[in-house]
Amino acid sequence: MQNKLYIYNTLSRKKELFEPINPPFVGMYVCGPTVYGDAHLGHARPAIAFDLVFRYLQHIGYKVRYVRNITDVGHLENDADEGEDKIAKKARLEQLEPMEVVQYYTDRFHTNMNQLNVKSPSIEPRASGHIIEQIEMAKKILDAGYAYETEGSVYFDVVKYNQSHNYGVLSGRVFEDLITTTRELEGQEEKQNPADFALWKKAQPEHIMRWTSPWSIGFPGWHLECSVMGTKYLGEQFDIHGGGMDLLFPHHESEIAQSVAANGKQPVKYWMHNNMITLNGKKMGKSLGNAVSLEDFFTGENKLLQQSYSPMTIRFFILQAHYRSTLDFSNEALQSAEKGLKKLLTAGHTLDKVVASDKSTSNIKELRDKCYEAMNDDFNSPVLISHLFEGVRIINSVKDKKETISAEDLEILKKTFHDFVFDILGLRDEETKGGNELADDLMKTILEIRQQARAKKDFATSDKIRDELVRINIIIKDTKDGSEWSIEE
RNA sequence: GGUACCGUGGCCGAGUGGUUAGGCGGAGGUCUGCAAAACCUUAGACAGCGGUUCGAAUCCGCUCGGUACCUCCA
Repeated sequence: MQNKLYIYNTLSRKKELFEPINPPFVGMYVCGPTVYGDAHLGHARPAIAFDLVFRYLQHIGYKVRYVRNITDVGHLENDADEGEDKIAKKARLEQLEPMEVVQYYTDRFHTNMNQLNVKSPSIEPRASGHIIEQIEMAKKILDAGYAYETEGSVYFDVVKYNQSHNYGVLSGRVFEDLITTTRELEGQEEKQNPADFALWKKAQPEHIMRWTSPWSIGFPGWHLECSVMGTKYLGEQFDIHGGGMDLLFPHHESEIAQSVAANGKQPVKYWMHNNMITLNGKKMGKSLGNAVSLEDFFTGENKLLQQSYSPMTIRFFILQAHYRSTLDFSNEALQSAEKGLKKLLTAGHTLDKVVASDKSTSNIKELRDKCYEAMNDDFNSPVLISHLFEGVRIINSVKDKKETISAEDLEILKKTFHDFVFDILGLRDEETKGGNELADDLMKTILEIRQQARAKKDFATSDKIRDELVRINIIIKDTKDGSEWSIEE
């Protein structure tokens, strides 16, 4: 690869040169959604952030296997009195089979992802499809002596592990604090230490989702699925593991401990964490009750929203911030993203009509290089976008004949624009184009009539045509080279 | 309390020891029958207080404010 890509590695808290374990292949695992409710804006962040990573790695020539799981089993809900499976609870409330709920929300998640133009991962494994492997891994950890069984449940022995390894490498947690700073919580008495975590949990009678294991009828512990599915599809050691910053501890820390205990190897070379989307400065989360679903954004049906926002507006809004920064949502911010996106995409169309000259007044090759530099610097999409807006300025200036561009540079600019706007940022044009020949022909005739009226200074007629067209969402723009039309939402 | 981190102009957001981020909005202008679009110019910032330095928004310390995690939610 001629591109020197630097990735911020949470493990070292530094930007590191990206060198895959087995080039040109790259293995990437990202924690996917728990499918017990509709996806909200908070879900869009990691999906889009790692879609960008996936797209860029492919663009610069890597063969990427991207695994993003669907979590559909066995986890407890914090507001439940007794430990109760999130999905099981939802199922009981709606009188549905748990897997019916899973299917429903998985489908809706996929629909949202398609709307956001998020590429499907290479493999999208479900936790419920890997119960056997999770039992196997728990056995391995037991055999290695890093876990113990109590009352049909299996717990990871964090204290034992930390004697020879560092439980806290990733999160920077101080081990002594972990085992001393504890709270009184229910269901802790089975554990030897409060910091220990479950590998297998015996099911209570009210649990609907349950599987047979050597220890009890129950369900796998919280962190095991990711360790298992990452290992199964990407190997004991793979390149990139991603997820939200909120998963750093204890989830990812525990994943490392499980993999090291079972396989004796550090599982991941580069850990990447995206930051949160905030609403009035607070993390947006379902459990916090301030989540706005993606569906709501697309339809505008939410008290917090002044209007609807298209999927591409949401995508552009997210890409305008660096993935490791918090991003504060507001109507004003989304509206400015909407306008900025339109400006960018319009320039893309203008580019097709631009005419080349003998030489260029702007340095197009430098612009292209800057775009790569931005992406190579830990996927800095906001800086990339600022360079693309420089491209927009050039395109419009050339169109207005205030600047010129050579034929060679024009090709470079077109390729750069196409590569970065569509392939890498994954934006797409949502505007309903005229498209069909009938509309084109009709508009051509109408515009000719209007032009004749204007030539005769019959502005009453020309304005009437324009105003009437506005009513059916057709916008006329008069330029020096004639009139243009487009269909707006 | 512990861990990680943040505080940038009206809004959203890059940057990070010396030089323009960018978008939206504002002001002025060019173009135009008008409108729109486009282009040009422009105003406005680095929470506060100290320190290091020839020079700090950028490094260090303190103060204030904020966020995430520390939960059998993954």
